Amino acid sequence: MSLHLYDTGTRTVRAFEPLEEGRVGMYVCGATPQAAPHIGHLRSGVIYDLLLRWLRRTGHEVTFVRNVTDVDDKIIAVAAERGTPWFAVAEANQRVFDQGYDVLGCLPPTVAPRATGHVPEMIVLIRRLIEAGHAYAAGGDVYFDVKSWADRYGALSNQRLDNMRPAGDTPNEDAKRDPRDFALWKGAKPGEPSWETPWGEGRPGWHLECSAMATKYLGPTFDIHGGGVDLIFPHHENEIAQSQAAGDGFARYWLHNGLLTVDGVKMSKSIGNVVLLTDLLDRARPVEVRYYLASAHYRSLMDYTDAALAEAVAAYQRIEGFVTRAAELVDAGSGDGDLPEAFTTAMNDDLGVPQALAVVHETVRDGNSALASGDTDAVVRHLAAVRAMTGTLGLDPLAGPWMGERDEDLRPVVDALVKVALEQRQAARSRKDYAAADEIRDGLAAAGILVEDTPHGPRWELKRD
RNA sequence: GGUGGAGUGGCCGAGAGGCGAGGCAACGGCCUGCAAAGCCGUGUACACGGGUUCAAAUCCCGUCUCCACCUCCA
Repeated sequence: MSLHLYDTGTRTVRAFEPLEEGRVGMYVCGATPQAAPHIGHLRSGVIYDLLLRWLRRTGHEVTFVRNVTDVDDKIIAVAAERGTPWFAVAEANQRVFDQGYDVLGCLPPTVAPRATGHVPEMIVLIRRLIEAGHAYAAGGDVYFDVKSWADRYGALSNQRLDNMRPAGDTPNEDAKRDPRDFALWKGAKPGEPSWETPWGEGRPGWHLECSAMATKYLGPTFDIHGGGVDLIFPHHENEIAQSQAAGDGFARYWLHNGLLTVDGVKMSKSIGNVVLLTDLLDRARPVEVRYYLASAHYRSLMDYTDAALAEAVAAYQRIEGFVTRAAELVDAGSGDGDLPEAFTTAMNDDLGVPQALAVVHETVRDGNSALASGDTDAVVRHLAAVRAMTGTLGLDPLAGPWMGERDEDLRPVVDALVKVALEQRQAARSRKDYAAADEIRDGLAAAGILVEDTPHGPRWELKRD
């Protein structure tokens, strides 16, 4: 089976066929850096990273665009509150977003365009919309005329214009022709950042930047557009309206990830239930956090609890334990071997990472059995498969980003010291002086070194808290 | 009011007409001098009430509960 993806636009799982064979253009709504990212933002980051990696692994050349909406009402409000420039707020938070993505092993986007760097492109798009009769300037703002697009507006979110609440998005509601019209461009208010346009000084509306930037980097029609389910309306609906009313084809597949809740409720500052990456890193290593965030299907709602994270940690360590023991015994290989068919099938089925992880665990079990029975060939085979699969998911215990966590520098030194102690213990064991042998093991344990006996002799590893 | 989604064993979490995903925990066994790790085994799971069917967690009707969106959102 080839890759199939659930497309919100058609509300079906569709075979994924890129516009151009072997090439994929993918746009994902990234940060509005008004605050530090919470783990929901990072789940989103991991999800699209999994898709990116899978597309590349299956032979696609992917142009991955993840935008930064670096000016908006809240950024301006936060800046005013703190007495700092708006761009300082955006810049500082954006750095934390990038660090978060990086810590969790997310590959960098091909380009991370900023809204404020694309005002000329937005002006062009507004002009096209006005000329096409789908936008109008009023009261210093420029609005999209939803009634001029009534038969198609609402298609993505499956809503009819008549059923939409007539709520507004600007303080100048009186200027609009229809309360459901949304701002493409917001007229400047005193003290706010602004750019000059043919319609006066102002700044972008929320949705315009994504339309302008997606088509700039990916072309008028491109393959995938992703984001959280909470963006379906109004954000993505409005992006489609703007772009298609201007004559662009826009995104061909719409992907939406489920939200991550805490105690069953969406995170929000007003409820005070925001969980940050640092909270998770107190309890788990980055790779374990990544495993946790990847372990539920991307479209599922996921409810964070400390217990669920702890289970993910144990599950990951099971995989890591096999890989570590196996790599001590046989050549660890390159890590880019063939993938089991069941794994590929799972991934192709709308990115079935949970089933793919089930295949990983089944392979680990077989690998552990091979380790116990001393079937070295089978160990090599299973290790290669596990590394190929985990590598595809960005979770290979032996891959670059996670190796630093293993204190490799000190390892040879400790190894030499522990070896001396273990030789003494083996000597004690061979003369059946178990009291002495256990005393050595207890001593090492007190120093944080766990000893275990295997068919191939004793081995050790550092105790984790 | 409108539009989506969810309710699965002690817990997390897949699946979507028939053969019990996987993990965590627990219990029993094997291995071990003892342990650790691992392996094997152990569960009458699908919110509730009806219905369709040879067969329903999966389809249909109804009910309950929860969540999200309906112009701040990933």
